[in-house]
Amino acid sequence: MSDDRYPFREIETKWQRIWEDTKQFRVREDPGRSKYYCLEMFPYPSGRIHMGHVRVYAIGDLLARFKWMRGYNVLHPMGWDAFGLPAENAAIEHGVHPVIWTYENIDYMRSQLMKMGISYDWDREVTTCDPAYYRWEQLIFIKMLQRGLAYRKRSTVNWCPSCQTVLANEQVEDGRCWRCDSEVTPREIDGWFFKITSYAEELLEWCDRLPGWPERVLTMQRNWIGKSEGAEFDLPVAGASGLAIRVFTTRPDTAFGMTYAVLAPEHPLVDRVVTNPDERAAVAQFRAEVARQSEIERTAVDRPKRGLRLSAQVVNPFNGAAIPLFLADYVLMGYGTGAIMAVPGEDERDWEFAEQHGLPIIETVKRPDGWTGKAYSGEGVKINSGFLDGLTVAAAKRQAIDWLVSRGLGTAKINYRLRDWGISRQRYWGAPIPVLYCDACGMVPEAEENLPVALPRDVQLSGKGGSPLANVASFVNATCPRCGGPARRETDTMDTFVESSWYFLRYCSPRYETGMFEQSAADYWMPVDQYIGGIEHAVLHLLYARFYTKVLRDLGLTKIDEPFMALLSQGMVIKDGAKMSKSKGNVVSDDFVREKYGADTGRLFELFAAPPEKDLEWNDQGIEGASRFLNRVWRFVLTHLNELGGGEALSKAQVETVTALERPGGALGGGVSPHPSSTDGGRAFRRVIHETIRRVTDDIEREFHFNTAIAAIMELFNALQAYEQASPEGRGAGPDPERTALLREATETLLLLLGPFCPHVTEELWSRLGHSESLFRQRWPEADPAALQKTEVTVVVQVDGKVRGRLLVDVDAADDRIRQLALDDDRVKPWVGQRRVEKIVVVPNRLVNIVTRA
RNA sequence: GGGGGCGUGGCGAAACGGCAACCGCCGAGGACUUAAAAUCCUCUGUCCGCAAGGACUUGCAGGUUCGACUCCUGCCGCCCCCA
Repeated sequence: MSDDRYPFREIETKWQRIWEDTKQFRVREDPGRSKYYCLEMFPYPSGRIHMGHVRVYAIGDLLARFKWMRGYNVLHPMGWDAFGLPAENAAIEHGVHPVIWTYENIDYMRSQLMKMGISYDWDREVTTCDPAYYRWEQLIFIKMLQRGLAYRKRSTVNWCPSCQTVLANEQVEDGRCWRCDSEVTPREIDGWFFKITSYAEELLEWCDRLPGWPERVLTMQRNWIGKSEGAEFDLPVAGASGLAIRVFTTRPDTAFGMTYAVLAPEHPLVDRVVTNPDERAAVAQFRAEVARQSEIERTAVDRPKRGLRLSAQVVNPFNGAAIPLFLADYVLMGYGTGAIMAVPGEDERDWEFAEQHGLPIIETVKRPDGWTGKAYSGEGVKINSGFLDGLTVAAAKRQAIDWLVSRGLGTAKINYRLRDWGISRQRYWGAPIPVLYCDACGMVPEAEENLPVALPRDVQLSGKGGSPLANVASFVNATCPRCGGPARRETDTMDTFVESSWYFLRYCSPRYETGMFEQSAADYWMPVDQYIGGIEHAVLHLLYARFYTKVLRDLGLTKIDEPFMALLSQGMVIKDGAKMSKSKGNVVSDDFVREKYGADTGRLFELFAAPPEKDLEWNDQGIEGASRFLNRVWRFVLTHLNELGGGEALSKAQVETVTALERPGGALGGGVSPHPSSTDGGRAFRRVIHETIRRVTDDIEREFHFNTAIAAIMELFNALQAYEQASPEGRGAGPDPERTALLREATETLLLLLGPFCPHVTEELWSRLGHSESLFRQRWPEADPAALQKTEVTVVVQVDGKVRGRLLVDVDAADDRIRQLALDDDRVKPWVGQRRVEKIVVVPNRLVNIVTRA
């Protein structure tokens, strides 16, 4: 291990203080300038920043600083997704109050982010567990309630019998509680929902209008919304007048293949269809068995399907046939109407069920030749289907729907897989739902002037016995805002995904006290131009935030339709084969890396090691490489300060002992000045400088290929060192103005390009070169077209596709000339030999391919 | 089962349909050093060859093309999403 690394501690502390003292990254709306809103998904304050987090923030900071240098007014804020279960668990296990635990973590993690030197506008910090924050989402909740966008209903949730609490879907791992490992069971309870299904179509449509999003994420969202078009119609219960079961199907064309029908066990009509006491007992038992299964178990294709045949039959309206009626676990109440017509011939799961229960199978689509499978869901000609025979599947669908509609038996119907968002949590550490229950008035929203409904501090957290707030008498017992009588408060709290559904709006005016956000500020800053975060939020957070934004728009609070114009889904940071996480114990802490190598080095390594969307394997050796590179740059600049115009150059020994705080004098001003090189070596080197500008700019802006941008910067540095060695003064000749100018141009360009990746060390070297103004107040360099001009190019000569030689020719040389030079080339001739030249392909300035035949 | 992605040196990776392996890591040799670390230089896909040079090489098998890591078809393997 090296002990003579550049003094990163001093440098980093120094510049962080200067940036803070000068409020360099504080921003205000400025209608005269183009804005750029750069946002990284804010973290849950779990305790410590590790290298998994660092990756996201390094990407965000790089883009923010780059855009600053490109002249944008950049909003780059940070905050805390501060509500959540871990805080409550810490309280249960260690007796620390969630408030204390959360704020201590926030303080620590904030200090870590500050030591990383990220260009946040810290004046805009937002913490979601602050009543000044969540009061606004309580207000919106009330408005949503008034519009029917928030409602209460009974539904099935994940219940942990040991912890006595509801778990969110993401807190269930393989059917077990993530905390105590007991098996999670479904349970029916009352809870609050947001009507995201009202926005299903709009959310789906806008997926086609978000070109800045990865296709992968859009596909996941489209699948999640799960639009399916089909029909809904009634199956009358035989012999029970007026009683009918409504079914939804995406394949109305297959109705003639219906050989049975299925009700979800939870279906409310079951009790009306089943009247016989013995059968009722069997139903009750069946329901109890099904209730023990998770939804995943119930719908898995490869598991045996449980079913209970009822004595009642239903009638297929298409052909009048009476068919058996079942309860079965594979039909869910939550999808469609909770009842299906079963067509084993064309549906895989129906086929399996029919086989297992000895039910007939009718094929209604002609199978392709050689078909050996079971259920067939492909295209084909209708058979065994009465008036639909001979039609294609698509035509038969339309025909079947027309038939239903014309007889008043059913309708065309669009169904979505998306379900309303259950936001109730029987937990303490969340935003209270601002609703009361009054004996006289019933359910009443809290009066707006009484907001926020603050979370009480005094609470017993045991992890048992349901919602902790229910045991806080001073909270529960309240006054009805309508009649002034006694009322009980709602004790559920909101899902923490509600807070993260609008924090990006709050950042626009974080201290605004008369509303959720100041409209003029949001109008200026929104939408987010670049959002950066992990792929794990592809559906949940990103869908919720889109929905909530649309709700706010419809409430007249904002004009935007979508919150995030562009999304960068960065890959995970992997160590020992698993995602870096506290629970896996494979965390590389930011503190460790920063203290050993410096913040700049940690960031450089993570940006260099892989393209951002790919997973990144943590590698202790790789970071040594990043460290070496920065040290080389440091040493180069300091040993050449004299010539570079920044003052007295330092000897090698001095470089190793110098600290950042003592800066040699003799500073000169001045920026990068183009210099018309007169020598070949000079021209070639200057071309490298400007090629690098072009490559780095392109890689950052267009491709997000930060790893290749860094590779290009490293190449520039290698070229810089080589030029320094090879140019006149390096060879012992006297001072040479061209050399001096080029060395300075190259070094300054290098620092400017590297700045967004490694802000501290570049800022320090920039100032040592004699600049009094921050590197991040400089213009991003532009490639000089004149410098990019080449006069000669190397053209590869192939014979039958194999490289046999190279030609150095003038740029844009005539094809004929290249052809002749290629044929005359001594290295090429033997490969052509006596063979007949069939044709010669010339790609200007690149390649010539001589195609021969024997 | 359906949809999507991926598969390139010992490793991370790079390559508008046009010189496969940029940049970096590891490794080997050398310089400096009493010695080591650090630093610097050289080599580093595989095989044949003293060398010059040649052959082979992007999961496998085909196809399109003057030319394929890149486009198309099928297969194998891994990952993700949906069922």
